[in-house]
Amino acid sequence: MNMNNDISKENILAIKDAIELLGGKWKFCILYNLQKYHTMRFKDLQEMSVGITPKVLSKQLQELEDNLLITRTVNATKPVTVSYEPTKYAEEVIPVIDALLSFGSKHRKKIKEKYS
Amino acid sequence: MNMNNDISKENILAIKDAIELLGGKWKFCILYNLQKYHTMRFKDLQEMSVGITPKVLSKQLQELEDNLLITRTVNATKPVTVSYEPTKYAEEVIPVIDALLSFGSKHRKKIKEKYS
DNA sequence: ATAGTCACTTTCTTAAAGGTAATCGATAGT
DNA sequence: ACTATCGATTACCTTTAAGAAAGTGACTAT
Repeated sequence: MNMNNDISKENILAIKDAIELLGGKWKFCILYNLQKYHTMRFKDLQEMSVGITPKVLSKQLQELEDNLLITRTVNATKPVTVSYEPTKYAEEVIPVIDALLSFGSKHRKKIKEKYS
Repeated sequence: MNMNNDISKENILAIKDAIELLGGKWKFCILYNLQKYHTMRFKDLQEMSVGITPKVLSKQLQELEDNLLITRTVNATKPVTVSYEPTKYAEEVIPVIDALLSFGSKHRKKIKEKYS
């Protein structure tokens, strides 16, 4: 069983990179919501991501911004609000979200069958 | 910003389930290799997944088996070997792997640009 | 008898992710 | 003055994932 070809190694690295960036408990949910509603304030995201705390949400958003997937905009509203939206580049993750969503739905059914 | 529709909530749960099952440092690599070579022994997988320890590999494989994504077969060889292969059902994760691989490759380039 | 292979398992330790709760600073309303 | 909102930040703590190192048991080869 040889893996002495660079393509395979590169592929593994690409998968690892992607999952390092997008993995974890919240990133996909945040991106899913941002793709769905396009613009969301901090508060909105907090309410949508049931169970997330401001500290964790803040960290996730910073990481997504660092990776060029979302933009952060401070609005001149009465109490200052901050808007987040997906970048053009974030469109590249839509296929991943879709595939994950599709598999996740099928898997929920599959596991239900297993225990019935 | 309302999320008072069940479809959205279901979708979020589906994504969460999928990432809970497939997330982590190794599962996608293991599945990628199994899809590529179809049958692999424990030793092969350990060599392919550079850096993994037997304990961790063993745990990942058990979880994948519990989730009906791979099968485990003990072979009657001189020193006993064990073969793992993806189930028919595991074909459902191929689109996720492909999407992740595609995004990961693009992202590696993107981040290279950012720091150059 | 000794050493090696394979597929694990066990124990211990560390690092990272995530959660709780309180607080901050700016602003506005009562 | 007091309270509330928004978007955080801080300190602290718990949980989980992962890694290191060694050992086990069945077997084979020398």
